[in-house]
Amino acid sequence: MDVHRTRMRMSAGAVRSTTAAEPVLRVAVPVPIRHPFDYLPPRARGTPPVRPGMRVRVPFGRKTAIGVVVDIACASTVDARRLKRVRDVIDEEPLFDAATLKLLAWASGYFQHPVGEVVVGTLPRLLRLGRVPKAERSMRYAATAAGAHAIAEGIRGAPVQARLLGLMIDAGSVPEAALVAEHRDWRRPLRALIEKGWVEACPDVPRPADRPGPPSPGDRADPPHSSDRPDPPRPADQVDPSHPADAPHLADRFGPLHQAHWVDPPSPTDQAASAHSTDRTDLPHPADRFDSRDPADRFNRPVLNAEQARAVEAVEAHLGEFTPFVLDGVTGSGKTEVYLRLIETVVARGRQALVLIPEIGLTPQLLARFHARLTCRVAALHSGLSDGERLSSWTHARNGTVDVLVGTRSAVFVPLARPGLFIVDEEHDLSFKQQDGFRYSARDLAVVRARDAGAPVVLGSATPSLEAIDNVRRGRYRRLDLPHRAGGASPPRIDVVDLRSRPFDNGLCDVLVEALEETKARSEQALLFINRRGYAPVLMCHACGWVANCERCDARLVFHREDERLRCHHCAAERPPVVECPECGSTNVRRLGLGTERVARALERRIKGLHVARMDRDATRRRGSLEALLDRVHAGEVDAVVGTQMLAKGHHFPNVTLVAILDADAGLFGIDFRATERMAQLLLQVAGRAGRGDRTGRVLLQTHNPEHPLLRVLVLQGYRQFCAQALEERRSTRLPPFASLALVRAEAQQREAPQSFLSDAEACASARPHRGVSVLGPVPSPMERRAGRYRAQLLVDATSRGAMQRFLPGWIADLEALPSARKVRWSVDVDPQEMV
DNA sequence: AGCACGCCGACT
DNA sequence: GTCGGCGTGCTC
Repeated sequence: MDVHRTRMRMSAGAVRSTTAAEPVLRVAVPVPIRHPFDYLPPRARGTPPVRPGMRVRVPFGRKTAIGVVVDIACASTVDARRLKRVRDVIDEEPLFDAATLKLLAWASGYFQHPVGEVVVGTLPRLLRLGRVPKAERSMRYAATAAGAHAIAEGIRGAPVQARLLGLMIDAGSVPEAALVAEHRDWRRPLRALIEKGWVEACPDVPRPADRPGPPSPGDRADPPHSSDRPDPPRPADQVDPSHPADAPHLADRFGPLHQAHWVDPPSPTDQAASAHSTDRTDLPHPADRFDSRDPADRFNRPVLNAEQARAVEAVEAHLGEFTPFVLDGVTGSGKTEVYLRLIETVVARGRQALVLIPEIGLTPQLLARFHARLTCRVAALHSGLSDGERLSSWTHARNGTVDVLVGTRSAVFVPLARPGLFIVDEEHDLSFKQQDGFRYSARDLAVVRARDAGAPVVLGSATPSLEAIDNVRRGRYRRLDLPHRAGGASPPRIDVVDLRSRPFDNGLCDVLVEALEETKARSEQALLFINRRGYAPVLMCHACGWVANCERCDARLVFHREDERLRCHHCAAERPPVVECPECGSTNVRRLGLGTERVARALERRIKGLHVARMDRDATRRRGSLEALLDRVHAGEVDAVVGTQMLAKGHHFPNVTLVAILDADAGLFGIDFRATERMAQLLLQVAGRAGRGDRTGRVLLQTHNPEHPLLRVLVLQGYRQFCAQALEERRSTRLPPFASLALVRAEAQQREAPQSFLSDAEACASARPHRGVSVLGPVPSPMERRAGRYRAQLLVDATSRGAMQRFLPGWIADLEALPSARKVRWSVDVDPQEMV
């Protein structure tokens, strides 16, 4: 009691002693609370003022926390006596520029996730822990005459040194980022090379901007409009630059944002460049002086075909303004080359490109291609990096010491010093939507970011999402077509094989077996796709019908033959296989259904001498095993690959001419309304692996439902027609993109808790009716029990995103106050991609 | 989330 | 008498 009173007195004293003008810092603290916390500025002792985007250490509860200043206000709604003071300021310059802060605030509001977790949670770990990024000065390295001499003589006993030196001789000079890509542990061999005098370093200098271009972050005054009834943020895939609601909205959440931006110390070339030069060739990059050869012939740039050239031109015509493009290019049509050309142009104009790629093991290959083709500085950001590497890429992107950032979804939050182009490769891919915690869509955020930066955004895919196609139809996005495969290869022939009353064994029908034999005879390769790993998905007693179920999930245990285990694919459960039925004691326990293991095995037995490889999560779990497998396929040591989804993900198999979809029915009758769209995309992505190079491919599609209307449209008329039809269906059933959905999920140990919480939530929704918003449920999740927890969900259906965004904030505030909310773990998923 | 407070049961 | 269970409330 005494302590309390003392503290009150001290606080009151503090208030009296401060001037009325003392500002209030709004700080995002990494806790699951949906608002920033107000603090007084630190005891100023000649320190520069705190600006938005800086990290601060603050007393928080009984501990101290690291947060980010998101706004500075002149007053607080919190009682002045309760305001604490910022302990210290970590950054001398803001970590985040205004544009990135605005993006984070928008994302927090749109996806209904607490600000602190969004703003702090998306930082690299070392920055979250308070590390101050050193001014990264990137270097380039070039071989000296002695180095060239040494490599001519041959370097023995130091293969990595020889490789790095070779790289420098080939490219003239090489940035650090390229060395990282070449060899993980590059510093030591490089130091050795420098000590021997074979290599020398020169500082890398940012390419100067040569034209005004789009406004850089922080240049704009926010907010551009004000209204008494603020429009809610709108989704990326419906962004309309002309719509007032698409203007920035930070003020609605945090009040006006102060300007915050940084610039690199201007290099001497900067002024000269902006004064008189628009052409990159009369503006040598400082590092180019290191190059011994002419830049034009240094890199092997393939000749663009007419469509590629048209696509490049179309985007280039809109550099410096927000224009969304859908690059609709069939597999093998050379989308990557289009990206590379655009990146070259943007970088030559002194701007940066952000390239988002799906989360797959393909990053190294793609990066290698970027490094091989681009002379500029490329950094990567993906799950395979160490904390230090992440920090380094982040800092380089922020400081502008790299020109290109290639990364998976979280890279969409990395600040860029000079953004000029955004690319989302394989735009349809699910991995752009985070499926837990902060459930954002990196693809949609890339569009929002491009809009704010005044830059084009290119969404590339062989199978664009229905959302993207609908936006093209509405005239919001421009479509760029690459309908032809590069090199003139013809598209594969698709044959639907009616499985009904046809010889069929372990997933292989007679037609397929014949086709496989022919393929092998021609020394070509085949891919067989089945979307289930393991040997058999069901273990059943033939005597009594008992089935091996997981004890903690509503799921079957899958038999894995390779290591003789039963596994649950939804939790960590695992046990030895059942020999004797626990119900009736019969030993007649059968393995039913097909998985990759079983198909691979059956294939080896059926066709003598066929070399079969398996490509699924089990076969590629170990680090490097995917690469090893791909090497074997490329070396021709494998005749057929049996695999899951993984097969569909952009691997290049030039010698594959036959692709088989073993069970096309699996995707036809899913519970999720997106199931058929997914199936179509998967099917075309897998089919796209067939017939590269000069050989035509063949796709065999095994089904028991050859008459299925959507399957027929897809096969006979193609993906576009399929999408047109699917969109019509979505329109008539009022599903996205003709409606906006959000899903509230809840789970608990007790069966009733999620249901009763969601019933209360439903009651809250009825108590605050909103036009165009209805709430459906609660219903148990498709798999009610998972990992020992019961799950249920509630669907919010709104006629528009605006309606959804007007409804959610108030309703979610109500839910937080519900007593029943404390008994469950719950989360909101705006624009859910999977209803599970 | 993390942490403290507080109010009930089984122990040295 | 006290150690510890987890329900409730709060963090500027």
